[in-house]
Amino acid sequence: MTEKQEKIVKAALTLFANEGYNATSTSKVAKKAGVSEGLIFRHYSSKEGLLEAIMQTAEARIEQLFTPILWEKDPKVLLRKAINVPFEVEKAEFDFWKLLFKLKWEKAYDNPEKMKPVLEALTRAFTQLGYATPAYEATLFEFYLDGIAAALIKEQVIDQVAFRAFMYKKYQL
Amino acid sequence: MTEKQEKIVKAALTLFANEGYNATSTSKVAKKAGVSEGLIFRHYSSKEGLLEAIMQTAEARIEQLFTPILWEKDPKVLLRKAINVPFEVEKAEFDFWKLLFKLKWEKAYDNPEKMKPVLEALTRAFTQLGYATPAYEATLFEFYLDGIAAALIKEQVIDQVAFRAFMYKKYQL
DNA sequence: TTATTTTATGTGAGTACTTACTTACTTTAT
DNA sequence: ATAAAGTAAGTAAGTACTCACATAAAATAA
Repeated sequence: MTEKQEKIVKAALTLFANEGYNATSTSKVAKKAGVSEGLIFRHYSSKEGLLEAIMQTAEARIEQLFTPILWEKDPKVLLRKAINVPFEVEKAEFDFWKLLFKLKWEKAYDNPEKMKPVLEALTRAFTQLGYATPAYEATLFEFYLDGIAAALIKEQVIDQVAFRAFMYKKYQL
Repeated sequence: MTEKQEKIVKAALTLFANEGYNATSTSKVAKKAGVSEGLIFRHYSSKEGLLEAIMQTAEARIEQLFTPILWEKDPKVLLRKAINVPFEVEKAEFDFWKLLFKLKWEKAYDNPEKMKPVLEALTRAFTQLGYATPAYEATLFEFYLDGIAAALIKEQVIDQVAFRAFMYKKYQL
Protein backbone atom coordinates (compact mmCIF):
# COMPACT_ATOMS: atom_id res chain seq x y z
CA MET A 1 0.00 0.00 0.00
CA THR A 2 1.43 3.30 -1.08
CA GLU A 3 1.16 6.43 1.02
CA LYS A 4 -1.60 7.83 -1.17
CA GLN A 5 -3.49 4.59 -1.10
CA GLU A 6 -3.58 4.75 2.66
CA LYS A 7 -4.79 8.32 2.52
CA ILE A 8 -7.60 7.31 0.18
CA VAL A 9 -8.73 4.45 2.40
CA LYS A 10 -8.56 6.58 5.52
CA ALA A 11 -10.54 9.43 3.98
CA ALA A 12 -13.11 7.06 2.52
CA LEU A 13 -13.57 5.28 5.84
CA THR A 14 -14.21 8.55 7.65
CA LEU A 15 -16.65 9.75 5.03
CA PHE A 16 -18.47 6.47 4.46
CA ALA A 17 -18.84 5.93 8.20
CA ASN A 18 -20.02 9.41 9.04
CA GLU A 19 -21.89 10.64 5.99
CA GLY A 20 -22.84 7.29 4.51
CA TYR A 21 -21.72 5.42 1.44
CA ASN A 22 -24.31 6.78 -0.96
CA ALA A 23 -23.95 10.32 0.33
CA THR A 24 -20.20 10.29 -0.26
CA SER A 25 -18.93 11.00 -3.75
CA THR A 26 -15.59 9.84 -5.06
CA SER A 27 -14.64 13.46 -5.64
CA LYS A 28 -15.19 14.16 -1.93
CA VAL A 29 -12.97 11.23 -1.04
CA ALA A 30 -10.25 12.42 -3.41
CA LYS A 31 -10.39 15.95 -2.04
CA LYS A 32 -10.23 14.78 1.57
CA ALA A 33 -7.37 12.41 0.78
CA GLY A 34 -5.52 15.07 -1.18
CA VAL A 35 -5.19 13.01 -4.33
CA SER A 36 -6.60 13.13 -7.82
CA GLU A 37 -9.92 11.42 -8.29
CA GLY A 38 -8.51 9.20 -11.02
CA LEU A 39 -6.16 7.54 -8.56
CA ILE A 40 -9.06 6.03 -6.67
CA PHE A 41 -10.11 4.20 -9.80
CA ARG A 42 -6.58 3.20 -10.67
CA HIS A 43 -6.28 1.40 -7.34
CA TYR A 44 -9.82 0.23 -6.66
CA SER A 45 -11.52 0.13 -10.07
CA SER A 46 -14.80 1.48 -8.70
CA LYS A 47 -16.39 3.13 -5.69
CA GLU A 48 -17.78 -0.25 -4.73
CA GLY A 49 -14.28 -1.73 -4.95
CA LEU A 50 -13.01 0.90 -2.56
CA LEU A 51 -15.77 0.03 -0.12
CA GLU A 52 -14.96 -3.65 -0.34
CA ALA A 53 -11.31 -3.02 0.40
CA ILE A 54 -12.31 -1.08 3.50
CA MET A 55 -14.84 -3.68 4.58
CA GLN A 56 -12.26 -6.41 4.37
CA THR A 57 -10.03 -4.76 6.95
CA ALA A 58 -13.06 -3.76 9.04
CA GLU A 59 -14.36 -7.29 9.19
CA ALA A 60 -10.93 -8.65 9.97
CA ARG A 61 -10.68 -6.24 12.88
CA ILE A 62 -14.06 -7.21 14.24
CA GLU A 63 -13.31 -10.89 13.90
CA GLN A 64 -10.18 -10.25 15.90
CA LEU A 65 -12.26 -8.75 18.70
CA PHE A 66 -14.48 -11.78 18.92
CA THR A 67 -11.87 -14.55 18.58
CA PRO A 68 -10.98 -14.71 22.29
CA ILE A 69 -14.62 -15.57 22.93
CA LEU A 70 -14.75 -18.46 20.52
CA TRP A 71 -11.93 -20.29 22.23
CA GLU A 72 -12.93 -19.69 25.82
CA LYS A 73 -13.88 -22.86 27.70
CA ASP A 74 -15.22 -21.42 30.94
CA PRO A 75 -18.78 -20.29 30.16
CA LYS A 76 -18.80 -17.54 32.75
CA VAL A 77 -15.55 -16.10 31.52
CA LEU A 78 -16.89 -16.35 27.98
CA LEU A 79 -19.95 -14.29 28.82
CA ARG A 80 -17.85 -11.76 30.70
CA LYS A 81 -15.56 -11.42 27.71
CA ALA A 82 -18.53 -11.06 25.38
CA ILE A 83 -20.00 -8.29 27.50
CA ASN A 84 -16.69 -6.51 27.45
CA VAL A 85 -16.35 -6.48 23.68
CA PRO A 86 -18.39 -3.36 22.97
CA PHE A 87 -16.77 -1.51 25.85
CA GLU A 88 -13.31 -2.33 24.63
CA VAL A 89 -13.72 -0.86 21.20
CA GLU A 90 -11.36 2.06 20.99
CA LYS A 91 -12.47 5.43 19.75
CA ALA A 92 -10.01 5.13 16.91
CA GLU A 93 -12.01 2.16 15.69
CA PHE A 94 -15.42 3.73 15.96
CA ASP A 95 -15.53 4.47 12.25
CA PHE A 96 -15.18 0.79 11.43
CA TRP A 97 -18.17 -0.02 13.58
CA LYS A 98 -20.19 2.91 12.37
CA LEU A 99 -19.62 1.80 8.82
CA LEU A 100 -20.58 -1.75 9.65
CA PHE A 101 -23.80 -0.71 11.36
CA LYS A 102 -24.63 1.75 8.62
CA LEU A 103 -24.11 -0.73 5.82
CA LYS A 104 -26.29 -3.24 7.59
CA TRP A 105 -29.16 -0.89 6.80
CA GLU A 106 -27.94 1.12 3.84
CA LYS A 107 -26.89 -1.77 1.68
CA ALA A 108 -28.23 -4.85 3.44
CA TYR A 109 -24.56 -5.72 3.63
CA ASP A 110 -25.42 -8.16 6.36
CA ASN A 111 -23.37 -10.66 8.25
CA PRO A 112 -25.43 -13.24 10.09
CA GLU A 113 -22.88 -15.67 8.66
CA LYS A 114 -20.03 -13.73 10.23
CA MET A 115 -21.67 -13.71 13.64
CA LYS A 116 -22.68 -17.35 13.54
CA PRO A 117 -19.63 -18.71 15.39
CA VAL A 118 -20.14 -16.13 18.10
CA LEU A 119 -23.78 -17.09 18.43
CA GLU A 120 -22.78 -20.72 18.67
CA ALA A 121 -20.18 -20.02 21.33
CA LEU A 122 -22.74 -18.08 23.34
CA THR A 123 -25.26 -20.90 22.96
CA ARG A 124 -22.69 -23.38 24.23
CA ALA A 125 -21.96 -21.18 27.23
CA PHE A 126 -25.63 -20.84 28.12
CA THR A 127 -26.06 -24.59 27.75
CA GLN A 128 -23.20 -25.24 30.12
CA LEU A 129 -24.67 -22.79 32.60
CA GLY A 130 -27.91 -24.75 32.54
CA TYR A 131 -30.16 -22.18 30.90
CA ALA A 132 -33.43 -23.70 29.67
CA THR A 133 -33.40 -22.27 26.14
CA PRO A 134 -29.76 -21.50 25.39
CA ALA A 135 -30.25 -20.63 21.71
CA TYR A 136 -32.80 -17.95 22.53
CA GLU A 137 -30.63 -16.72 25.36
CA ALA A 138 -27.79 -16.32 22.91
CA THR A 139 -29.98 -14.46 20.43
CA LEU A 140 -31.18 -12.10 23.12
CA PHE A 141 -27.64 -11.63 24.32
CA GLU A 142 -26.63 -10.61 20.83
CA PHE A 143 -29.44 -8.07 20.72
CA TYR A 144 -28.04 -6.63 23.93
CA LEU A 145 -24.52 -6.43 22.52
CA ASP A 146 -25.79 -4.77 19.36
CA GLY A 147 -27.73 -2.24 21.38
CA ILE A 148 -24.80 -1.42 23.61
CA ALA A 149 -22.44 -1.11 20.69
CA ALA A 150 -24.84 1.15 18.82
CA ALA A 151 -25.31 3.38 21.86
CA LEU A 152 -21.58 3.67 22.43
CA ILE A 153 -20.86 4.41 18.79
CA LYS A 154 -23.44 7.15 18.74
CA GLU A 155 -21.83 8.48 21.89
CA GLN A 156 -25.09 8.32 23.76
CA VAL A 157 -24.13 8.70 27.36
CA ILE A 158 -23.93 5.43 29.16
CA ASP A 159 -22.11 4.99 32.44
CA GLN A 160 -19.85 2.28 31.09
CA VAL A 161 -18.55 1.02 34.41
CA ALA A 162 -21.98 0.85 36.00
CA PHE A 163 -23.63 -0.70 32.99
CA ARG A 164 -21.02 -3.37 32.67
CA ALA A 165 -21.43 -4.18 36.35
CA PHE A 166 -25.17 -4.38 35.79
CA MET A 167 -24.69 -6.85 32.96
CA TYR A 168 -22.33 -8.99 35.04
CA LYS A 169 -24.87 -9.12 37.84
CA LYS A 170 -27.72 -9.90 35.48
CA TYR A 171 -25.91 -13.00 34.28
CA GLN A 172 -24.40 -13.74 37.72
CA LEU A 173 -20.83 -13.53 36.57
CA MET B 1 -54.60 14.48 -0.17
CA THR B 2 -55.23 13.97 -3.85
CA GLU B 3 -54.98 10.62 -5.53
CA LYS B 4 -51.63 11.45 -7.09
CA GLN B 5 -50.28 12.74 -3.81
CA GLU B 6 -51.03 9.39 -2.25
CA LYS B 7 -49.31 7.63 -5.09
CA ILE B 8 -46.24 9.78 -4.61
CA VAL B 9 -46.06 9.12 -0.88
CA LYS B 10 -46.62 5.41 -1.33
CA ALA B 11 -43.95 5.09 -4.01
CA ALA B 12 -41.50 7.18 -2.02
CA LEU B 13 -42.05 5.12 1.14
CA THR B 14 -41.37 1.89 -0.71
CA LEU B 15 -38.25 3.24 -2.36
CA PHE B 16 -36.85 5.11 0.64
CA ALA B 17 -37.43 2.10 2.88
CA ASN B 18 -35.98 -0.49 0.55
CA GLU B 19 -33.30 1.29 -1.45
CA GLY B 20 -32.52 4.08 0.99
CA TYR B 21 -33.18 7.80 0.96
CA ASN B 22 -29.95 8.87 -0.68
CA ALA B 23 -30.06 6.08 -3.22
CA THR B 24 -33.54 7.09 -4.36
CA SER B 25 -33.86 9.93 -6.85
CA THR B 26 -36.95 12.06 -7.22
CA SER B 27 -37.20 10.93 -10.82
CA LYS B 28 -37.40 7.31 -9.65
CA VAL B 29 -40.18 8.23 -7.25
CA ALA B 30 -42.08 10.06 -9.98
CA LYS B 31 -41.73 7.16 -12.37
CA LYS B 32 -42.89 4.60 -9.80
CA ALA B 33 -45.81 6.82 -8.78
CA GLY B 34 -46.74 7.46 -12.39
CA VAL B 35 -46.65 11.24 -12.11
CA SER B 36 -44.50 14.02 -13.45
CA GLU B 37 -41.45 14.84 -11.40
CA GLY B 38 -42.52 18.44 -11.04
CA LEU B 39 -45.58 17.42 -9.07
CA ILE B 40 -43.45 16.14 -6.23
CA PHE B 41 -41.97 19.60 -5.82
CA ARG B 42 -45.34 21.31 -6.17
CA HIS B 43 -46.65 19.33 -3.20
CA TYR B 44 -43.57 18.85 -1.07
CA SER B 45 -41.16 21.62 -2.10
CA SER B 46 -38.13 19.35 -1.86
CA LYS B 47 -37.06 15.75 -1.57
CA GLU B 48 -36.42 16.40 2.11
CA GLY B 49 -39.95 17.77 2.45
CA LEU B 50 -41.34 14.58 0.97
CA LEU B 51 -39.35 12.55 3.47
CA GLU B 52 -40.63 14.65 6.34
CA ALA B 53 -44.23 14.18 5.27
CA ILE B 54 -43.70 10.42 5.24
CA MET B 55 -41.87 10.45 8.57
CA GLN B 56 -44.72 12.29 10.22
CA THR B 57 -47.19 9.55 9.45
CA ALA B 58 -44.62 6.88 10.25
CA GLU B 59 -43.91 8.34 13.65
CA ALA B 60 -47.59 8.76 14.38
CA ARG B 61 -48.13 5.09 13.58
CA ILE B 62 -45.33 4.00 15.85
CA GLU B 63 -46.51 6.21 18.67
CA GLN B 64 -49.89 4.56 18.32
CA LEU B 65 -48.30 1.16 18.80
CA PHE B 66 -46.64 2.21 22.02
CA THR B 67 -49.46 4.21 23.62
CA PRO B 68 -51.16 1.23 25.30
CA ILE B 69 -47.93 0.68 27.17
CA LEU B 70 -47.68 4.19 28.53
CA TRP B 71 -51.05 3.99 30.26
CA GLU B 72 -50.77 0.49 31.69
CA LYS B 73 -50.68 0.41 35.49
CA ASP B 74 -49.92 -3.23 36.09
CA PRO B 75 -46.16 -3.58 35.58
CA LYS B 76 -46.36 -7.22 34.49
CA VAL B 77 -49.03 -6.49 31.92
CA LEU B 78 -46.99 -3.53 30.77
CA LEU B 79 -43.94 -5.67 30.11
CA ARG B 80 -46.03 -8.30 28.41
CA LYS B 81 -47.50 -5.67 26.14
CA ALA B 82 -44.06 -4.24 25.44
CA ILE B 83 -42.69 -7.63 24.49
CA ASN B 84 -45.55 -8.05 22.06
CA VAL B 85 -45.15 -4.75 20.23
CA PRO B 86 -42.68 -5.94 17.59
CA PHE B 87 -44.70 -9.07 16.93
CA GLU B 88 -47.83 -7.06 16.33
CA VAL B 89 -46.41 -4.98 13.53
CA GLU B 90 -48.18 -5.99 10.36
CA LYS B 91 -46.30 -6.76 7.18
CA ALA B 92 -48.06 -3.87 5.49
CA GLU B 93 -46.30 -1.59 7.94
CA PHE B 94 -42.84 -3.05 7.54
CA ASP B 95 -41.77 -0.25 5.24
CA PHE B 96 -42.45 2.34 7.92
CA TRP B 97 -40.18 0.49 10.30
CA LYS B 98 -37.54 -0.17 7.71
CA LEU B 99 -37.44 3.51 6.91
CA LEU B 100 -37.20 4.42 10.56
CA PHE B 101 -34.33 2.06 11.22
CA LYS B 102 -32.58 3.06 8.04
CA LEU B 103 -32.77 6.75 8.77
CA LYS B 104 -31.44 6.17 12.26
CA TRP B 105 -28.15 5.27 10.59
CA GLU B 106 -28.33 6.99 7.23
CA LYS B 107 -29.26 10.43 8.43
CA ALA B 108 -28.82 10.26 12.20
CA TYR B 109 -32.52 11.04 12.14
CA ASP B 110 -32.72 9.77 15.68
CA ASN B 111 -35.49 9.73 18.17
CA PRO B 112 -34.29 9.18 21.73
CA GLU B 113 -36.81 11.93 22.53
CA LYS B 114 -39.63 9.95 20.92
CA MET B 115 -38.80 6.83 22.88
CA LYS B 116 -38.33 8.63 26.18
CA PRO B 117 -41.88 8.10 27.49
CA VAL B 118 -41.60 4.40 26.66
CA LEU B 119 -38.31 4.19 28.48
CA GLU B 120 -39.82 5.92 31.49
CA ALA B 121 -42.83 3.61 31.52
CA LEU B 122 -40.52 0.61 31.37
CA THR B 123 -38.39 2.04 34.17
CA ARG B 124 -41.49 2.51 36.32
CA ALA B 125 -42.55 -1.06 35.68
CA PHE B 126 -39.15 -2.46 36.62
CA THR B 127 -39.15 -0.30 39.75
CA GLN B 128 -42.53 -1.65 40.79
CA LEU B 129 -41.34 -5.17 40.18
CA GLY B 130 -38.45 -4.56 42.57
CA TYR B 131 -35.57 -4.75 40.09
CA ALA B 132 -32.34 -3.38 41.57
CA THR B 133 -31.41 -1.05 38.66
CA PRO B 134 -34.66 -0.35 36.83
CA ALA B 135 -33.24 2.32 34.50
CA TYR B 136 -30.61 -0.05 33.16
CA GLU B 137 -33.18 -2.83 32.90
CA ALA B 138 -35.34 -0.53 30.82
CA THR B 139 -32.44 0.43 28.56
CA LEU B 140 -31.60 -3.19 28.03
CA PHE B 141 -35.22 -4.00 27.34
CA GLU B 142 -35.24 -1.39 24.62
CA PHE B 143 -32.22 -3.05 23.06
CA TYR B 144 -34.27 -6.23 22.96
CA LEU B 145 -37.14 -4.41 21.24
CA ASP B 146 -34.76 -2.95 18.69
CA GLY B 147 -33.14 -6.31 18.09
CA ILE B 148 -36.30 -8.28 17.39
CA ALA B 149 -37.86 -5.50 15.39
CA ALA B 150 -34.77 -5.45 13.20
CA ALA B 151 -34.78 -9.23 12.84
CA LEU B 152 -38.47 -9.32 11.96
CA ILE B 153 -38.17 -6.53 9.45
CA LYS B 154 -35.34 -8.28 7.72
CA GLU B 155 -37.47 -11.41 7.68
CA GLN B 156 -34.86 -13.39 9.55
CA VAL B 157 -36.59 -16.53 10.71
CA ILE B 158 -37.60 -16.41 14.32
CA ASP B 159 -40.14 -18.71 15.92
CA GLN B 160 -42.30 -15.88 17.13
CA VAL B 161 -44.48 -17.89 19.50
CA ALA B 162 -41.54 -19.63 21.12
CA PHE B 163 -39.48 -16.50 21.44
CA ARG B 164 -42.33 -14.62 23.02
CA ALA B 165 -42.82 -17.42 25.50
CA PHE B 166 -39.12 -17.31 26.24
CA MET B 167 -39.29 -13.61 26.97
CA TYR B 168 -42.32 -14.02 29.21
CA LYS B 169 -40.51 -16.66 31.21
CA LYS B 170 -37.35 -14.61 31.41
CA TYR B 171 -39.20 -11.73 33.00
CA GLN B 172 -41.53 -14.06 34.95
CA LEU B 173 -44.70 -12.74 33.42
C1' DT C 1 -78.48 27.86 -13.87
C1' DT C 2 -74.91 29.54 -16.58
C1' DA C 3 -70.78 32.22 -17.27
C1' DT C 4 -66.60 33.77 -15.50
C1' DT C 5 -62.87 34.23 -12.74
C1' DT C 6 -59.77 32.30 -9.47
C1' DT C 7 -57.30 28.74 -7.50
C1' DA C 8 -55.32 24.20 -7.19
C1' DT C 9 -53.46 20.37 -9.66
C1' DG C 10 -50.77 18.68 -13.14
C1' DT C 11 -47.16 18.37 -17.11
C1' DG C 12 -42.74 18.32 -20.01
C1' DA C 13 -38.98 20.38 -21.14
C1' DG C 14 -35.49 22.78 -19.31
C1' DT C 15 -31.75 24.34 -15.59
C1' DA C 16 -27.06 24.28 -13.44
C1' DC C 17 -24.56 21.00 -11.09
C1' DT C 18 -22.86 16.56 -9.53
C1' DT C 19 -22.09 11.72 -10.34
C1' DA C 20 -18.97 7.59 -11.21
C1' DC C 21 -15.73 6.64 -14.32
C1' DT C 22 -12.16 7.24 -18.58
C1' DT C 23 -8.39 8.68 -21.14
C1' DA C 24 -4.20 10.75 -22.59
C1' DC C 25 -0.48 12.11 -20.48
C1' DT C 26 3.47 12.89 -16.92
C1' DT C 27 6.16 11.54 -12.96
C1' DT C 28 8.42 8.31 -10.01
C1' DA C 29 10.31 3.90 -8.81
C1' DT C 30 12.46 -0.58 -10.22
C1' DA D 1 13.76 0.65 -20.21
C1' DT D 2 9.72 -0.85 -18.21
C1' DA D 3 6.21 -0.83 -15.22
C1' DA D 4 3.71 1.30 -11.62
C1' DA D 5 1.86 5.53 -9.50
C1' DG D 6 -0.14 9.74 -10.24
C1' DT D 7 -2.61 13.79 -12.59
C1' DA D 8 -5.92 17.04 -15.17
C1' DA D 9 -9.30 17.41 -18.06
C1' DG D 10 -12.52 15.22 -19.95
C1' DT D 11 -17.28 12.13 -20.53
C1' DA D 12 -22.21 10.72 -20.54
C1' DA D 13 -25.66 10.06 -17.46
C1' DG D 14 -27.74 11.41 -13.42
C1' DT D 15 -29.16 14.84 -9.70
C1' DA D 16 -32.59 18.05 -7.28
C1' DC D 17 -35.19 21.52 -8.67
C1' DT D 18 -37.60 25.40 -11.82
C1' DC D 19 -40.62 27.37 -15.12
C1' DA D 20 -43.87 28.28 -18.62
C1' DC D 21 -47.81 26.42 -19.64
C1' DA D 22 -52.23 23.37 -19.63
C1' DT D 23 -56.11 21.37 -17.35
C1' DA D 24 -59.39 20.53 -13.87
C1' DA D 25 -62.00 22.05 -9.76
C1' DA D 26 -64.04 25.47 -6.82
C1' DA D 27 -65.73 30.03 -5.86
C1' DT D 28 -68.05 33.94 -7.36
C1' DA D 29 -71.07 36.77 -10.40
C1' DA D 30 -74.66 37.19 -13.82
